Amino acid sequence: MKNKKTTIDDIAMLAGVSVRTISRVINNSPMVGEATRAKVLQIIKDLDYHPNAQARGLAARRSYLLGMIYDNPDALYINNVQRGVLSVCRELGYELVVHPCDMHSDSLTIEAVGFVNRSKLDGVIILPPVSENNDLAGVFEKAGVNYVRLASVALDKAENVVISNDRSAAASMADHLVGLGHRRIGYITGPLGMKSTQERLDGFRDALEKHGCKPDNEMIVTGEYTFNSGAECACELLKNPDPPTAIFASNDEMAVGTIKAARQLGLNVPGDLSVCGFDDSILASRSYPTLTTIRRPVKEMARLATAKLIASIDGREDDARAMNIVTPYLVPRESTAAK
Amino acid sequence: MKNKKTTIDDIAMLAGVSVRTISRVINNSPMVGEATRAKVLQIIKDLDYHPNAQARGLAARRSYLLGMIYDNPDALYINNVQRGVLSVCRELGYELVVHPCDMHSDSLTIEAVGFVNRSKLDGVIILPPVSENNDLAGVFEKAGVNYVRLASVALDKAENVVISNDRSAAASMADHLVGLGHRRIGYITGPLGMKSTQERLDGFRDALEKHGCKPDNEMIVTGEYTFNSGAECACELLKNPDPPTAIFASNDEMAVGTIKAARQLGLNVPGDLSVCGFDDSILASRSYPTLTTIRRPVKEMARLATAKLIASIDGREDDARAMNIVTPYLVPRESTAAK
DNA sequence: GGAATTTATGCCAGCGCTGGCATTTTTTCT
DNA sequence: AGAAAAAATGCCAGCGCTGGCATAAATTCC
Repeated sequence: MKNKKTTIDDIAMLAGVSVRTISRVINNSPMVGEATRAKVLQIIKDLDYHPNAQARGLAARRSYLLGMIYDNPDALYINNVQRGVLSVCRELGYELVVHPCDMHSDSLTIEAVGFVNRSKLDGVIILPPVSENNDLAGVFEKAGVNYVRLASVALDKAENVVISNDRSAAASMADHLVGLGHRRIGYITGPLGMKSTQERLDGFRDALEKHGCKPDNEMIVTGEYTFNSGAECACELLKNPDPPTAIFASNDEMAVGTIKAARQLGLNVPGDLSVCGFDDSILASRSYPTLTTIRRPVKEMARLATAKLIASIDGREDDARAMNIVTPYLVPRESTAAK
Repeated sequence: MKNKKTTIDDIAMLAGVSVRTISRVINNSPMVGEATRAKVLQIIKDLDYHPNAQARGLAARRSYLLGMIYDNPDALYINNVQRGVLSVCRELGYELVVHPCDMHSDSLTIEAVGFVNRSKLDGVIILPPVSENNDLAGVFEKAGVNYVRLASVALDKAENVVISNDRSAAASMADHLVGLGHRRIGYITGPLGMKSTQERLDGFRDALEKHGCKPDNEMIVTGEYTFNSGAECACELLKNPDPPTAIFASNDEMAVGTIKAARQLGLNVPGDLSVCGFDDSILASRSYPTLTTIRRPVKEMARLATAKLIASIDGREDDARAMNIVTPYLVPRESTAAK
């Protein structure tokens, strides 16, 4: 059924030049006469010819394939990253292979390297929290695999990372709450192992201290970045004999959980309790009341990371090593109010 | 930096057999002695050898790459499909290349076929609403490209489709509302061009008629599957001199918008107004009140589609042509109550 | 026990393209 | 105008693997 595909030979035949010249045209080599180039391009267009990526890759050791490695329950985040990555891929002629993995698997590094080798990827983008695994980065480094990591904080090899400054973002949220008159502020962390958890918490604590609020350990509880954990932690905070007047949940899911808990305890948000989140996920704008939160320019980070990765593939070391830090910003909505 | 990769020749050398035999082992050919096979496998394992996918593809005209084509604003849906597809890919040794596109572009079909040819994909999965484009399917058909479509209703070439029976699901929701005593029910559709819009509406209407409720055109308004359009349409319905006691929004986003509108009009949900949605997205379980909705087994559909696609790649026509219909089901929550 | 099978393995060409170097053509310079 | 330099093009090998067919080894049969 499949009619024979047109190959580079067909084009060469028709153009009356050698295959090598066609190859040069395809790869934008400057060593081709203008007339020849124009003629060849026209024929390529007429025949709707597409170079065989596999053959090209085999010969040139390039696949024009990028990989994205992640293990993240947060579909929204992944999807935003994916969109950012794809937008750059599209511009630069790459395709994207997505590869979820189990970050707690013993064979993670083996599996990941196998993935890259097998598929002959030109490079990979690693999303948090997998990106925090320095072993993986080390293995890639050793194997000569191009990679870029997305993270919430400086990591081992800073050149290969696009960083979101979660710390200062969390601090600005603390400023916001203090500015509204809150002094007793509850905080719900993410899982303790994750960098983002630590960064956000540190930012929050530092800011509070700066404002002269002594941090009270009873006001800091450990959640899991999930809706239910948010609700449970909020209950715990609100049961305190001296309950908080505001709760900063370190992601939106937990913030929405907090609102639910507050409602069940008969508290009005933001009247009796201010609540805020982190991420500006779709939940933030859909919840009732809408959520004051922190927006991370995820898509932009993804674009930066992809550009960086391709720079490193192309051997443009300066671009590849440039420092990339983005700072998330506060999005005020209805869930926070003056005390 | 990159140490030379181990190739099939290295393995052959070490095993003391020919390259062809190694190839047979890799491809699970039965034509290999047990002892030889074991020995070769051991060596492959020891050296952590991965066959070069490009070379393999070039020689065998297979890439073990699947594509996913979509143009859908609903990130959650896509992500669920993606997970389902990936789970099967993982089992069967395929990788997934994701490819968003602009379904309204004039060059959609050209672009899509170019994508498949260029990357030498073994097959593609097409998501709605792109899947509803019969031209695209036709072009793939003609080009001999393996493809499977996900859809809400029977399409032209039924063999290549995994169908979600949205019609009967919408009908069951209508049953639910009528069962709760509602007789005057508002309905918010999706964009008129989409199949899912029509199917859900038809299912709703048929069910109402079955129950002897004459459908009133004033109670059916056209939304856009977005939060804001949901809120606006709900306002319109509720401004009616004889307002509905329940509103069925044909997706969750619009349902949440409806709840917001109701709240702004001082109506209690579900006390004064029952509201329900369709999709069971994350919003449904996080909204206040939580949303009665329809759950589509999206991941399962994706798995079916992927299995079907691979069957067709492998030439297992029976499996490839099997009928695949899944029926979504009602998930009752807090937003609907007896009239 | 030797022929006929069956099972296991090897050899060669070629998949479609690019890299390195050789060669030809054009341009520039004195 | 002729030599030197620059630009454009061509040739060949080879990237790592598999398909088809030939060959060798093991098994079965009468």
